[in-house]
Amino acid sequence: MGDDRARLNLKSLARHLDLSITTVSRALRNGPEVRKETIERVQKAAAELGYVRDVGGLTLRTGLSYSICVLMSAVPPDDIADTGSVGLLQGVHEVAQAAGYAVTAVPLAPGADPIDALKTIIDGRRADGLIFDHTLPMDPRVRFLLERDFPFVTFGRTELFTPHAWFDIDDEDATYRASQHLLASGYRRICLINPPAEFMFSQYRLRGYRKALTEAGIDIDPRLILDLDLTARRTRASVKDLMLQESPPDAFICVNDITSLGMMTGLRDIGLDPADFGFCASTTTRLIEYVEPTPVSFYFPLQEAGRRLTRLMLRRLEGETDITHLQELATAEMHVPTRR
Amino acid sequence: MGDDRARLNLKSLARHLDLSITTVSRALRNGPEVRKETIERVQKAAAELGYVRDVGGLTLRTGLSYSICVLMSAVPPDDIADTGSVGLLQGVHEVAQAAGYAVTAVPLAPGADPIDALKTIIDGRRADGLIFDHTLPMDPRVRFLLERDFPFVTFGRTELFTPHAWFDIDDEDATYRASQHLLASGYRRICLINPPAEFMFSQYRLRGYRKALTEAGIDIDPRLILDLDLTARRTRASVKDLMLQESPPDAFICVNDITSLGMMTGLRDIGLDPADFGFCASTTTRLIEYVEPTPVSFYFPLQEAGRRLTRLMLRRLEGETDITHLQELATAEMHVPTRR
DNA sequence: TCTTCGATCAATATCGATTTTGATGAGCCT
DNA sequence: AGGCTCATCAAAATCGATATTGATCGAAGA
Repeated sequence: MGDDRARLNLKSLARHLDLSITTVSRALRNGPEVRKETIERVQKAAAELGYVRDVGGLTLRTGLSYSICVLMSAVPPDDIADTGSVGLLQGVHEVAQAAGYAVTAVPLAPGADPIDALKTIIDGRRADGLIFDHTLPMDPRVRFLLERDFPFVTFGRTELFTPHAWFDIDDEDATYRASQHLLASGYRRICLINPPAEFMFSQYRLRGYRKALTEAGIDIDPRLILDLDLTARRTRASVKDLMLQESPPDAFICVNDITSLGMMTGLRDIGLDPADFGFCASTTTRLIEYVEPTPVSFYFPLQEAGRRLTRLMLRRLEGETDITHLQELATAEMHVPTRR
Repeated sequence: MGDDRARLNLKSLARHLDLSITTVSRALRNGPEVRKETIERVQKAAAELGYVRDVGGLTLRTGLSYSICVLMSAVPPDDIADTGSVGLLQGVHEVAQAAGYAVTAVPLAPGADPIDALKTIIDGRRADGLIFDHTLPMDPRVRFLLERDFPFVTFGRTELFTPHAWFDIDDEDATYRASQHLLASGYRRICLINPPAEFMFSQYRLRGYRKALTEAGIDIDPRLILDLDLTARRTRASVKDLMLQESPPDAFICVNDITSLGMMTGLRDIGLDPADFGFCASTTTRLIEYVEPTPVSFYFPLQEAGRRLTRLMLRRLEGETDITHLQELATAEMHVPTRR
């Protein structure tokens, strides 16, 4: 192709088309002031020549970067804490791409201040909107963004008074159904393996568990509620510990794929067979389909979560002002493994 | 803090400090024309007021965005193909951050043209450098970037004549040692579960396997070499298939954590016990420590790969011109599971 | 005393896209 | 012919950071 020495920008594109910069700029954005045929001609030429608009220029002028940023939670080194985050990212990408937005992911270093990361993104004008997970009841990130009036959607709810956009999986429902399922199978000492108590979804999970047990007339034993970080290693150690104490559990409800693995390995470490225990897990990947025994799982794929989060984000960016329309709760699907 | 109505930019920062824009701009970059005390004063004020430089303005003027972009390979929906990519991202972030670079991750949609993605990033000036994996012998992305003279580091080698920066794990060595280990344990029909044959690392893995078998005087049976996509589902099905044919394998060498799971589940599907087979795997996470039986693994953490890739990238961006200094091969560490 | 140097200044240009302003011509209606 | 709309124009301003130029001013050196 004609590879001129000069960079391909609006100016050279306009010259090439024998149109004014104004018209080309408008035509590329389907401006109503431009004739349909001209729009077509301009867009065709732009595609053929491979014109890509310079984000620098665009951002500087408009303050928009046409990109959505996903904050990725930190992973402890040398342990597994996460699977499928790329799935989430891809779900985001899928929807964002179609709307002309690029996707950016910023990993957070463990222990780093998330607000600093937000500042860099917002003040540096690196993104038009933010998506992040693991919300806290009084999430400082949410507060900060509300104060700055910067568009965001959280994966998870908060307890803040000011409403904001969120998408969430109904964890209360999942642990409620999981508990009921285990109770119906005759288990009475059900261990809830939960994320750190400060996370919102930890509290919802506890609520569903309590509700089911209370309805069944069973006392809650606080020793059976483990608030752990979301790593396999920690879960493994804690489960081992728990099993060696008095009146150990006979069933487990795990918060995700990875803690499920950790729990099972913890049991095996002390000579116990996971198959002898009741076992339910919330999952966002199909990982547990590949381990033995396969638990009853409550599945909501991260990729779909990414899509939903992004649809909400796009509506927010397009100016939806009624925030309550940007809140969405999804129910996990129950998967019962087929006996082999 | 003093939240003026005006945005905090160089101009307002300069006014606040009673210095000229020129001096502030230089001071922020430790320019040699500025007194040490002034530099300190400027940087202190910038930190206090939370000044973040606008990427738009910077990019527009200098062409630099101070960000490094990682291309993330596509994940097939509703299957597991990947763990630990966030680890890689975090390794990249860790090193990049310290050098003042932001990190961006762009997921590729399955089936999308990667060159389009590259164009958007390069022509849109969205990043200063690119990192990506799963190289092909004549990788079109590498060719494209070489032609454009855009900085990049690949995770994996190529067979292109023009040298380029890469980091790679020595897969040939890993499969060679794995094969030797299995042979020494008496296994004779070793199945190599490989990624698609077009990937460079597939070829290296095959080479190590061939070498060990040939040295042991064992004929290569092409039916024992499976070139599969990197998903658990596909591996599971293919292993099942293979086991039902004549003279099935007695041992497996898996390309990663996920195909290991798929393989084991495939065996279980038809009533076989994975523990009865020889089993080695290359891994980039500790996932397989949590499954039974735990294979002998050849481990190189993705997070460390991310760090190394980024160090090479930074040296490239700082102007290292001798590309052969930007090529690095790492050896995976052998982990033998402790018997329980 | 004259020169040089170091640290700073103000003013201006530049990067690319968008936006505004006011103008121009062509075609249409009355 | 006069008025109007539509599609387009050229020119200039703007966003924020950097780079360049030539000037200033005090202190140090010859």
